[in-house]
Amino acid sequence: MSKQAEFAVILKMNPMFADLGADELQRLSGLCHTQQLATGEVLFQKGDPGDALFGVRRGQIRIETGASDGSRLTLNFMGSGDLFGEVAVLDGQDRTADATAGEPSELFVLRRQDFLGFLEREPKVAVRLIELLCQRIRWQSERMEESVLQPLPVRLARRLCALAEDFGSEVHISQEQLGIFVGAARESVNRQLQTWRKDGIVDLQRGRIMLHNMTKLTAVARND
Amino acid sequence: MSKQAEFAVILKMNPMFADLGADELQRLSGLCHTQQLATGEVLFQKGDPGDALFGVRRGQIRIETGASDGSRLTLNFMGSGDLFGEVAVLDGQDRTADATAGEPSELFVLRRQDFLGFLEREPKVAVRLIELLCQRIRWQSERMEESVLQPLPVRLARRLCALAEDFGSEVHISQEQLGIFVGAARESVNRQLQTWRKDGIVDLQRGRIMLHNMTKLTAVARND
DNA sequence: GAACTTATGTGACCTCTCCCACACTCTTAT
DNA sequence: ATAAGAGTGTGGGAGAGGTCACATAAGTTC
Repeated sequence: MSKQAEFAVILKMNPMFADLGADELQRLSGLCHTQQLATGEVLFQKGDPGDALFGVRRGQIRIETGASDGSRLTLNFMGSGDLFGEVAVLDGQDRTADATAGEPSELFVLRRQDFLGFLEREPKVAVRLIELLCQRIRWQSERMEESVLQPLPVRLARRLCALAEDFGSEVHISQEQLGIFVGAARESVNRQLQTWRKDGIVDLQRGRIMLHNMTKLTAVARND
Repeated sequence: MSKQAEFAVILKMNPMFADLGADELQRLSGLCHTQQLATGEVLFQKGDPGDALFGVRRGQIRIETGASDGSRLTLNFMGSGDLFGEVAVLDGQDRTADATAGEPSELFVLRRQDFLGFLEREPKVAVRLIELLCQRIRWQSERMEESVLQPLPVRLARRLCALAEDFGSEVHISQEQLGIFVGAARESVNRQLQTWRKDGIVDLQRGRIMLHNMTKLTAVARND
């Protein structure tokens, strides 16, 4: 399968491009390039011009934002088949977050200029885009509420449930990263996980968390 | 001036519709209705279907979201001339937040069905919409970071500065509401305001906060 | 203006979480 | 094999901010 055809599949999997015809898809995916990243390598940083949209071919990209004192908040993990960078590429403004490779990664790159040209030729895509952006706003809105109003156990449980949806009952993440993810200290995360382990809700191994009792975990997440 | 012409002005003031021609604007504003709200009356609640976009003709609408335990987080105040509800009206999904009248208010209402019909006839508006949605995503992203990573004095200072931009140096808000606004207890807000009062940065009265030294306040907000 | 309601001011206490310190374990590099 | 470096487990102190309790003040209602 050619790179272009592979990118077309990724696009097709994304709701943003799901209703594109095969011919439209082919024309769009023909505009892409690819880029290699080593672990820890920076794809872009907050403030960089938003001149491209990315699709993950393989590897993992971390989207995160941080304060000057070094404390950071991980917004999302992007894995194989995920698309990101749509926001910046649409209005061309600066990136709102940083993106670094969590593993050796290969990305599809669709440059802003090429994408805008395509959009002008395909007005229907613009309409789908609007819906996608709305979804994102909703998602962010829920995230914000979650972070601000809820105590750590609830935030942690919700995050684990969300990760479970993407990766199954065995989540591959360090407690350090998980802490950054929910905006808490590593030690606090560990202590909470320990109490859950004693209750048989989770099991812990180096770099892995096994979720044994999703029922109880979702109960904590609901915070009734 | 007719109601429609008044609504047209509000639309024109909003970046979302700023580049519309006079004829387009007239056709769009002709689709609106009006609605009256008493103080405390609920316009919509989280979970209601998003079937309309609103413009404030007079009064004040509070956009807020809350947890089941009654703790609430005020997201925004909408005053005369402000537009809101764009997100829900675009994808028709449920409201992400509650909206209640903070004063006796009168609203312009543009129903989803009417708006979509207009959008289909005016593709250029859809493009502008995309940019507006991007801006909103950025704004939310900044809000989230602000809430999660910063200590209370910083959050409070930032909120007061933002309110000052809308309402001038005399902000009309109770400390209770302000606490909900920044996600803190009323008592904590009061204590912080007291220290600022001793420093001559603010002055306090029942239901009002006078901002005397915006320089120092913005310095706290920057958190250097 | 007297009773009542709402908003503000303040102290005491307590809990959560961060930060620091350090031990232990597993993996990788030399 | 040994060293170095991650990732993990735990204890303890400190501090921010929440909760509770109650006093005071400013509007409101009758």
